[in-house]
Amino acid sequence: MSGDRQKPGNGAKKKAHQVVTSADVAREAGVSRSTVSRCMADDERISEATRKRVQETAAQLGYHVNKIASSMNRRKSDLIGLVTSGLTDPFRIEFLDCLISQIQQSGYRPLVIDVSDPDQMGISMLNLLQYQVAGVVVTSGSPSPEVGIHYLKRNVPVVLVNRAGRLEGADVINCDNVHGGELAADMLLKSGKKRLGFLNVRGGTYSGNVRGEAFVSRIAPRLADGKISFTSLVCDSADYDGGFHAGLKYLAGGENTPDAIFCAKDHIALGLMDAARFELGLKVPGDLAVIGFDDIAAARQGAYQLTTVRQRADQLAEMTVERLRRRIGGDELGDERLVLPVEFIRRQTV
Amino acid sequence: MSGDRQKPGNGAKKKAHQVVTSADVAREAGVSRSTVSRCMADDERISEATRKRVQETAAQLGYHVNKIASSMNRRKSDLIGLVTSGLTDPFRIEFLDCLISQIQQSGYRPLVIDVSDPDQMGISMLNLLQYQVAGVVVTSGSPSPEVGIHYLKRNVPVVLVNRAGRLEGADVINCDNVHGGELAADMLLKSGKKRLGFLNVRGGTYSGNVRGEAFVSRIAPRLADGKISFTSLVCDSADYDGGFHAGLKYLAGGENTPDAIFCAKDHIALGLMDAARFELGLKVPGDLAVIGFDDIAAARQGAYQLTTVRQRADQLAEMTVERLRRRIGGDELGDERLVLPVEFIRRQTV
DNA sequence: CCTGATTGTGCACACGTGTGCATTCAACGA
DNA sequence: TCGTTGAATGCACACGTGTGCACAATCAGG
Repeated sequence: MSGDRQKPGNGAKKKAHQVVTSADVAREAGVSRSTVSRCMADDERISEATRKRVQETAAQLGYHVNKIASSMNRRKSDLIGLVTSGLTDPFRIEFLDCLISQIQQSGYRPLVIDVSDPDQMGISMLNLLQYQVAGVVVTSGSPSPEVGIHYLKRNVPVVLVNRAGRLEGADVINCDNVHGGELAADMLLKSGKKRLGFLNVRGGTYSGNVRGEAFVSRIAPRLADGKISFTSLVCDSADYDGGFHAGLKYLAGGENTPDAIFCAKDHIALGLMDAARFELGLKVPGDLAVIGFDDIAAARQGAYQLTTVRQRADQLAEMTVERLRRRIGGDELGDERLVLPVEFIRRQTV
Repeated sequence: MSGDRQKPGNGAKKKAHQVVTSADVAREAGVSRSTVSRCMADDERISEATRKRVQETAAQLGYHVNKIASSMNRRKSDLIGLVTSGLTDPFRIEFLDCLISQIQQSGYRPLVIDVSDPDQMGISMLNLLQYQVAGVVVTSGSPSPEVGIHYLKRNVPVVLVNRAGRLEGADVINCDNVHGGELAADMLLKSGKKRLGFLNVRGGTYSGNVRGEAFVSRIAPRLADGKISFTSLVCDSADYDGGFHAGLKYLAGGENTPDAIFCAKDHIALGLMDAARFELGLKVPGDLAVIGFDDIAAARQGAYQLTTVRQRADQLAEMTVERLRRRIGGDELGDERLVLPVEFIRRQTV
């Protein structure tokens, strides 16, 4: 009997269909439970012979390490919390897709938390702490600063992606919204269009606002000339329908109808285009030039061929995971703001 | 000192920034650790007064139950494994979205496993078992029967969604693919189109094959008359691009070019439509009628207005979670095949 | 005051693992 | 032969929680 504190003699034969544990493997292989543990972790101090033997008996008995017990012992799990809000935004989906792959590839597991109510996100993040997560990625909403101290206290790293958030001790990764807005402005200025607009959701998002502001300040000199005009446009939701209805509203005709619109994100741009083309009979880019942001998959499709500013979801995920891993590994990094370069993609809508 | 096996006197004051545990709350509130545990679980046997007092001190100290330790004790976590393969298929995304919400709403947490390689899914599901998951939902690939016994042995329920799978002890939920195929056939027969086709990915998926077979057997009588013809069409990938390239290939013109195509899923249909309209200059539905399957969000968009067979992702998720909960709760249910009704949605493409 | 029932709380164990430290054993040089 | 060294493995503890059982306290009824 090699069990530590087990009463000898009764063994584990009481319950019929008990789960197989490391003690079972130890007994079967004729070693101690410690050795089994070390074999499963590929500890170098174990001799080649025993390791092989133990791993074989483990496989034969169908033993798998209980990650819960392991996590408890080490006071840290291999779970990484993913705070998001629904799978509706196309770019966020692409990002999550890349992120999940990379997390998994790094030996971690994604634990998804869906926060529909932004006010609720504080407690959601605290709930996450109950699972002893190794790290957290926030892709939606901005956590209140007070939850930061809980994470700091436990050395659980947090990465905010495309957020304004100023959580203490957390990394913040954004794509280069400023440069993206400028690139869009440059393109429209060159296109010869006169009545420019920027379309964003009512109230705005952090990313969208930055893009819009960069856009406006870039065209400001020409505005002063009076050669061109600018209008700030607003839609009710940051998605296809929002763009669609905004199109019906703003493009119905009249003196000041914009002839070029920069959209805060591709998804809005797609709805806008459809309203313009199919409901109002406008030609794109003849009557209306459109620029989006993100370069989601649909933007590449034949139906749209949207000119846009690309931020690469895979690179964003890569930065996120790399950052997370270093912090989990113990690197002491100060709070940093990281910026992912963007790229202008010229297609058919300008 | 109410700690069980702790050496008295040294307390927990050795480490500076230690995490707050139930023992801390107990000491602070002047009760035993058991009482704290019962208070957090809203045990009825605890008096109103102490419960309130304990919960207040817990909140004050920032105590949260350690779910890992809890899971270990109860030998079951509140995690539910989600086996999927990438976030690329629109309908699966909508389904996962609903599923995640519902899982969360039921007090569980989704743990996502991404299986890109179907052959790898067996070990992926065994890995999932390491986390003591309370249940598993499989939305991609079909698990090998041998993993079933591991799950049966542990009483961990499994639900296969829109899969062929015949895992012993698992529920299998499908939408009514047969009726959907028949509805599509009826519509096209009524439309007066003569050269029908069914477009699916090469090799086929389970759902797609069933839809196609139902479609074919429904039109069989009219085929015998010689009034109409049927062609089986194949694309290389089950997505937009696959449909797009299939459109270029099959609709280029000629004697037997189909004038009505039933697609195995909406996403394929969208690509097909774009190829037809924008690359080949065909009118939809004038020159080509298109029917899809799923009714994804994009099918409703102005650019497509796709006629399709709707399966409701929210209902599918509801059935899944309800089934899972009952099994977790201990209901002994036999293996069942459940079928979700579908609905024909008539829009502009027929 | 005594008995039995009811209510509220504490004790002690178990869950399955990782790991510091001690121990065993073989090899080896003196 | 003995002492030393290094490799391989076992022992015992800790992680933080839930819960069966025992026990104390209160109370009603006789």
